[in-house]
Amino acid sequence: MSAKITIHDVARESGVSIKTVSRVLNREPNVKADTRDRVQAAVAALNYRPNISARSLAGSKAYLIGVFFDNPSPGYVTDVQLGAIARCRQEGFHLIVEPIDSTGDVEDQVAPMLATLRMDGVILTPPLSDHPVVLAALEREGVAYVRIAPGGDIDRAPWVSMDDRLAAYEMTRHLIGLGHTDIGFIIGHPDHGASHQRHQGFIDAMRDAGLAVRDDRVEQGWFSFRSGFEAAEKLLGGADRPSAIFASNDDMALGVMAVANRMRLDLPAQLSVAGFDDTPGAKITWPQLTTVRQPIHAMAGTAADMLMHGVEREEGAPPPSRLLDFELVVRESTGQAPG
Amino acid sequence: MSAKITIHDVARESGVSIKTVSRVLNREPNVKADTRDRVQAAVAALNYRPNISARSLAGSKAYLIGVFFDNPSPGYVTDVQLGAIARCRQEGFHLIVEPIDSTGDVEDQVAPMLATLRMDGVILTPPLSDHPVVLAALEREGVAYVRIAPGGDIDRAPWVSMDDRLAAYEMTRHLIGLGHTDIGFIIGHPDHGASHQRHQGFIDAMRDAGLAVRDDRVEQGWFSFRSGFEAAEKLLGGADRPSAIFASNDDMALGVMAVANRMRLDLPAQLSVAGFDDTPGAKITWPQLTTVRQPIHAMAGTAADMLMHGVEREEGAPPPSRLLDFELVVRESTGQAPG
DNA sequence: GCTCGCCATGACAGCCTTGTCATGGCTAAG
DNA sequence: CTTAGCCATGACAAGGCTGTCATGGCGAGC
Repeated sequence: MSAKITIHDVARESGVSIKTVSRVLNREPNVKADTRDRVQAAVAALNYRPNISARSLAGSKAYLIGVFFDNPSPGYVTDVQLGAIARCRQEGFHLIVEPIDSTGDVEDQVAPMLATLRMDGVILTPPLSDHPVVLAALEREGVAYVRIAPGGDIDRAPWVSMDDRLAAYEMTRHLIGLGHTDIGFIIGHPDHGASHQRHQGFIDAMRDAGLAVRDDRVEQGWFSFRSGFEAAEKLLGGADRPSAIFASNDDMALGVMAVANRMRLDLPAQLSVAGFDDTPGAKITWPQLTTVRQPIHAMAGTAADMLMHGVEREEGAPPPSRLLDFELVVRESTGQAPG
Repeated sequence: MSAKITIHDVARESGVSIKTVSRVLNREPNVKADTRDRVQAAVAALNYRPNISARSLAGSKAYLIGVFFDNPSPGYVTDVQLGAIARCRQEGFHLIVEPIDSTGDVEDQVAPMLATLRMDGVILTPPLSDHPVVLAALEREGVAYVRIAPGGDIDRAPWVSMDDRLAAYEMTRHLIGLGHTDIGFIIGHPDHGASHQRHQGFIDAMRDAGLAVRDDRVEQGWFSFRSGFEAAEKLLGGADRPSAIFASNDDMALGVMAVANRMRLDLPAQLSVAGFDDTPGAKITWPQLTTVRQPIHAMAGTAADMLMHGVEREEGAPPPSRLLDFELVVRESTGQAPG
């Protein structure tokens, strides 16, 4: 509460000009070691914290990173936030969260906020990573951004992702390895770039194993529990049903399990179910879900890092981007194929 | 990208001084209607947006609201964010999210951020609503805050809550109304004020119905799926088991359902399960969970409102606070008692 | 008709920090 | 010994806005 202490106080205390204090604070060169120490001592003694508003008004950094999302999965969203914050804290940055409603007027939501609040960068989560209006607005305002798991137009801006195709490929191989030959697949939300890649991974693995991908074994979903539920009703409705179902995310897999439960199918004896994401929900079910652990935390942290340290892209070269590792998490919802 | 347009541009465009533009922007009095219109027209024409950093540096508002949380439930967290943002957007405020790790040094996490970033107010979610170090730091820095669902020390600061005791009371009555007389209860995390109130509501309802509350029918949980799972194992372990279990939140209720599933109990025919919160998970299960819908969205929105419009407390009077309505959501996980 | 007081408005000084440019001391080269 | 050039530092303006106080116009009261 006591009168805010400013850079002037520190300057006076350490007997230098405010500019020198500023240099020390910003790790600029050209400060004698001796002076630097004296200033740092004063900062510590006075418990001084630079004022963000003043910094961002005067300088080029705002110490603010934005996270845009329009994701129905709370687990995904908080994971991203936690991952980004962890990195931001270390550098004194803060996180601004901005839910965007893609069904509304996106321009109206994004443009004002970008103009009002200066941010050093924005982290885009799917499906916003591929939203043309959002990308355009960001570029128009000159705000740096990093896309998490973009679906296409990969060279447009820096991104962080994982190999969704490969992960789906390996999950499919896991099922095939358990003896499954008739596998159902539920595609994810078409606006998410990852949906396509996961689908492709499934197709590739089946093909490579010499197995047929029957059209009636593939259903379109929307990444929601309900869509998984409905897809499963179709998949499991006939007398002839697959021995395993691979859903493109956990929420849909949970929908599949709900249908299986209702049909009194024994999991995994009569039906194996696999998901994707390893959301908290994957463990909140019985049997626990076999799924793919996305490095969400790490992806968000990496994105924040890129933004804080300035995403420099060299002319002509593709933007600096990162592909992180995933992990197959085998739990109890998948088992040996019956028969 | 085009050169940032400032208040000076608007002033020039509308032929008034920047101070008058400022007056219009801030809805200050003493501006002729005619002038006001002219300024507003210029603002619209130039698509002017005031710069937040400059505003907060010069004035007393920061246009930033913080949300502190340390809540294991992602659904709860995002609900709070969404509720708060919805209100903030209308007034041009932004949301800063700050996860706090209560197991770490809280002072070290809170103090620097409060000193660096000026916020107009902070929304505290359980269990932070009752964290003494957080409250003290906020008060020391003179930052206004609103507590969501605090457990005690109710007159210390403004809060927004719902009547947890009454809700638990009504849920218990719902079960009793279905013929259940032997009901198990799982207490929530002891650090959350609501846990105690929900427990009390259960006790009161049982007592009022002339039913005994057996000690071995009450288990301590931690609001996590796992703790619900473990509590259920104890509750359902013996030959003599309750016909219904009321868990203090949905995650624990889901844990109960997992145990029931594993034991091949038929829900709700052999066991009724009730939760609390109406998180997304409540619908992501089969049968869907009977629960209490917390007005999380509204509570967060109300809290943001109080912060933006200044929580004025009159000397002597208790702080202005709000109790919002809840709703009993009866789904398929509760049914007639067997026998 | 004159003064008082209120209303609408403007001039100007901050708010706190960073960026730019100037300064003076010192080193190394000519 | 002189001077170019680098290093450490400081003075000052700028950044966009709000708060305070001053100003001029105008209607009301005497």
